[in-house]
Amino acid sequence: MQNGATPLETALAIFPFLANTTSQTKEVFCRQSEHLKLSAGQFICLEGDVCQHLALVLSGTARVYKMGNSGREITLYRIEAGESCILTASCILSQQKFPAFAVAETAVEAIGISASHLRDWMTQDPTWQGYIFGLLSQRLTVVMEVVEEVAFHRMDVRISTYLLKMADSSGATVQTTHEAIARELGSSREVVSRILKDLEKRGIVNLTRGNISILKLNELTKIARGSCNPSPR
Amino acid sequence: MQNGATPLETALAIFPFLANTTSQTKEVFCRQSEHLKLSAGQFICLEGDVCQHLALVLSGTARVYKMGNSGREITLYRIEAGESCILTASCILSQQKFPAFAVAETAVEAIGISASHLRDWMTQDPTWQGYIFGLLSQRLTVVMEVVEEVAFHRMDVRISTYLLKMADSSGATVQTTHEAIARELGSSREVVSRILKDLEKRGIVNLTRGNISILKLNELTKIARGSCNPSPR
DNA sequence: TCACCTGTGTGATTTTGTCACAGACCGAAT
DNA sequence: ATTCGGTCTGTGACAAAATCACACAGGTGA
Repeated sequence: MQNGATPLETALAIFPFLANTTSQTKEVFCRQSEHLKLSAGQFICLEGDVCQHLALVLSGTARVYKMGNSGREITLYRIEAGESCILTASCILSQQKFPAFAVAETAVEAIGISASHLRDWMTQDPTWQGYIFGLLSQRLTVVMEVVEEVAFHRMDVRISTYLLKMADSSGATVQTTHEAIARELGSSREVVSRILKDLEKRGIVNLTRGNISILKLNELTKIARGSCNPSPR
Repeated sequence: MQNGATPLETALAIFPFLANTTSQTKEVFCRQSEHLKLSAGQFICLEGDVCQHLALVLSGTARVYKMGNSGREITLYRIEAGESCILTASCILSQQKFPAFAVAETAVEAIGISASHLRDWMTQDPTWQGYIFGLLSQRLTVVMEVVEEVAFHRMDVRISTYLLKMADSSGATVQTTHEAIARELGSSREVVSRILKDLEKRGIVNLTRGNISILKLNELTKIARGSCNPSPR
């Protein structure tokens, strides 16, 4: 990560917007921010937390999700390098409690800035405002898409879509468990297993422990497009 | 609405934050904004729209919802007097297309400001930034709650919750159709009808055409709290 | 009075979620 | 190599919801 570079240089490389902040902001940023290291599985925020710090992610990814009281989970979005947990920012600035869970999915390096600095910068520095605003509105759009998915799309469609999304980054094979997919999509392991099994019977995928390989990409794409609905009315 | 007051006075009464804007912003606001009147049922934005105006709602309410390709709908949130369609703002500022539908539910009076003015104010006026940011983060929280509802709560629980929410504003009777409740919650009319019928059989509500009256408020509250889940694990 | 539209009721079928197990795979310890 | 404990997967039975296909009731206007 930082191969001899100063903290500011590292941060600038990953958060280009910082370059446009006032020199005063930059100076405070250098002196006052702390470097955080989290290992995979560590929680960043719990539902109901009162946030005191904003984390700017330098490397690794975090997952933000909701949990139902049966223990089922659904992923809302991920925070990647260069982004930050705007939900935290939102909480800090509007004094709400954190409405979800945020957990480090891989090891995460981040810069932590205090709530009070964030508040200062947000009222004084248009560059910061722009950055936070952009992230916030992005998230709103993404979460609205999640609503649409959950409310209107069938599980087989959603699983197919998910598989395709995962596959294009790593060839035609997806390394994950049924359980993990269920947590991703807000369903239960059994349902995912059943649907995958059905896809396997149809020769579309091949299942082994912790591994799903896609055999017929075009078939899967068809299902992901919503096999059934020939659009009514 | 405006009983002899100037446009600015009217706006100030409903959008107190405007008082803190710079006098320059205020002046431009007066000269350049237009007064919009929409009747119930008119669309404010369609999914995919490129927004050119931001509407600040003076009176009435608008509904923002997603629609599935089977025609089913789910309400994401409402815009009341004093609020504005931040989703529009979000689109304007990050150049995205509008990701949902917004429709006037009652007659709506609003102030329309152009995309370019909004952009100016958002980069220059911290008061505007604060206002928009607050709304945006509120919406994110609300939409995340919708995800939780849809993904984890049973229909009877959600319908009960909805009835209670509607009832406390208008006594113990809710004037609405099963169809409307379905659109609200992202379900279908039949499902709502069946569940309401069941509630009626249990003596909890009384159903007549376009009208639901609550007979046993405490029972309904119990169901809304999630009758079933005695919280496992 | 009748046609018509909106709102409700209900059965049959499919999809999803839940519960309850069984069995399969895999690394670590004996 | 065998056993053990953990994780992962498969499956049957049942409950909850969505979808499809109707029937019918209540009110409005011609």
